[in-house]
Amino acid sequence: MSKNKDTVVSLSKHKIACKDCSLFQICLPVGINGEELERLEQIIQRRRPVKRGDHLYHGGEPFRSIYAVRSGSVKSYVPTKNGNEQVTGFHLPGELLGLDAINNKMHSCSAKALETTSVCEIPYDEFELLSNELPVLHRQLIMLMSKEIFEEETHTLLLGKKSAEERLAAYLFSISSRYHRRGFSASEFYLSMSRNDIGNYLGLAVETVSRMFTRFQEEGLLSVERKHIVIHDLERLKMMTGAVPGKGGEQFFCLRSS
Amino acid sequence: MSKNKDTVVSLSKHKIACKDCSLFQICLPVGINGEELERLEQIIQRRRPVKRGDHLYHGGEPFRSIYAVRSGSVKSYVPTKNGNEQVTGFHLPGELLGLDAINNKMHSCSAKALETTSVCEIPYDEFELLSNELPVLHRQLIMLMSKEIFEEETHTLLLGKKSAEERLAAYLFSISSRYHRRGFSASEFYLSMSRNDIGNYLGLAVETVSRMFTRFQEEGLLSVERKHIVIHDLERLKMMTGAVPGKGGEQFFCLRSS
DNA sequence: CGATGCTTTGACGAACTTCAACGCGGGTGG
DNA sequence: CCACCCGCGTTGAAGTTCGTCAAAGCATCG
Repeated sequence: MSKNKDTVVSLSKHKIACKDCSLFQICLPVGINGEELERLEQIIQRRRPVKRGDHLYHGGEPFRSIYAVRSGSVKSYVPTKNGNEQVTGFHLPGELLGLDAINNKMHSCSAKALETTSVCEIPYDEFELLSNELPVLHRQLIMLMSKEIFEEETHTLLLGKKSAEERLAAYLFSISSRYHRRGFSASEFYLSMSRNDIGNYLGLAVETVSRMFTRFQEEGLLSVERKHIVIHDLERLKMMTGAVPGKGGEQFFCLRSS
Repeated sequence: MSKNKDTVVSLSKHKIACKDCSLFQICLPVGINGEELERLEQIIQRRRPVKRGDHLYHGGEPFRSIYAVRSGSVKSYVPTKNGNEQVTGFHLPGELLGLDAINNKMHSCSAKALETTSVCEIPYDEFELLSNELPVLHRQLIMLMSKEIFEEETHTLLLGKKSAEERLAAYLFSISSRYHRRGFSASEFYLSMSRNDIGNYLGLAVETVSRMFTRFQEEGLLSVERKHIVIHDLERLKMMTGAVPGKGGEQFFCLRSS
């Protein structure tokens, strides 16, 4: 059992190399020279790890920095009137957060660490100043934001679809793809968020999520032991995702895997 | 009856002044001088109006331009495996589309005019070239993309909420706010999209949308005559939106109205 | 004028939520 | 070190909402 536990812990503590980080394209853009690189690296702050439950920022706070997850995971959410919260996204290693606040100059949601998490912080004012001299920085940020919009749109597709089965399948496939893209296992990972958070994010009751996990396991699709997930049939999982054309490109347009 | 029809037509044919257009901040950024402005205006193409049902672009096509709606309205959607489509968004006068394609260099969804619509087209390559000399252009685009991410996130909130009533209320309130922001009436407008499209976008059956409209009308919340909507109690509509904190700022953080 | 597509309405059934209870594991304090 | 407690996850039964099916009303267009 303790062996199993060790595995789980190591999976949850993914460290990410700079070259696999979303920020890499900003940190080390093609064509940047040594001196410029040095200046850019000076403004990026590598903050010490935050503990589970700590916040990176709260909704309503003034926007100062963009963050990139280096290891661990973060949940974005907004509080709702009745005292609950609505989860708007999860951020895995190599992913950015805070992009929705640039326009308002204020954070519209809160960001909370789901486990011990380390992040890079880019003070936006300094980034802007530097970008005046290095337009390539802006260009890279625009690319990353475009990808973000694309992925939000994909999530819209997910929620627009009706069945609970499709939603959970799409969710797991998304997590799997995102880990895979960063060089981690696509078939075995550790869900740092609670069933409650998953249900909230997918627009489903906790119990429904739980029942779906049970059913998926009964069908041999995957093994689940608390937060530890092993996907046995990734292809079938992708199929169950349903309406969304897959990554394989068998559809003549629209790759939507994330 | 024909008088009523005229009203409807005039509502659907909103013309938008450049200063109220989302693109205004790109077209006429603060601090740009006369010569620079002239160069920018040269690359922006004002295409002649497209007819109802015409496409601006199809999913899978190479990305060339960003578009801004000047008048009319546009629907974004992706085809699904079973031959249906999933609506991913509606674009009203003054709003941008195509931003999700910058990263992939390929359109991930199709865009179809819901009525006679005129758009501005900004060829992206030329925009990029010009931005090297005028960083303010990039900065403005980043702002607009940030807003887009924020709004997509808001839609996520909408779909995460369960009840059909809340969804349709939030949808109508969104449309109302967006018209209002552009200087049109917040309480009276014309829905250019079909009930089918609305249901698809909200993850509801057509019949459910129809029943909700009927119920809203019975409750005196609004009047609906086919596509023509008059909101009688905007405040109550906002309340029915439920979980999403309103624009009024009664909540200590998070303005989410769009 | 008929044809067609969009919208509305009703009846029914399925899927999901809600309510309630129980099991499990991790953390805390004795 | 153990027992207890509390949060989280699972399971079952009942209730509700919403989707599906079917049919009819109503605008638009040829």
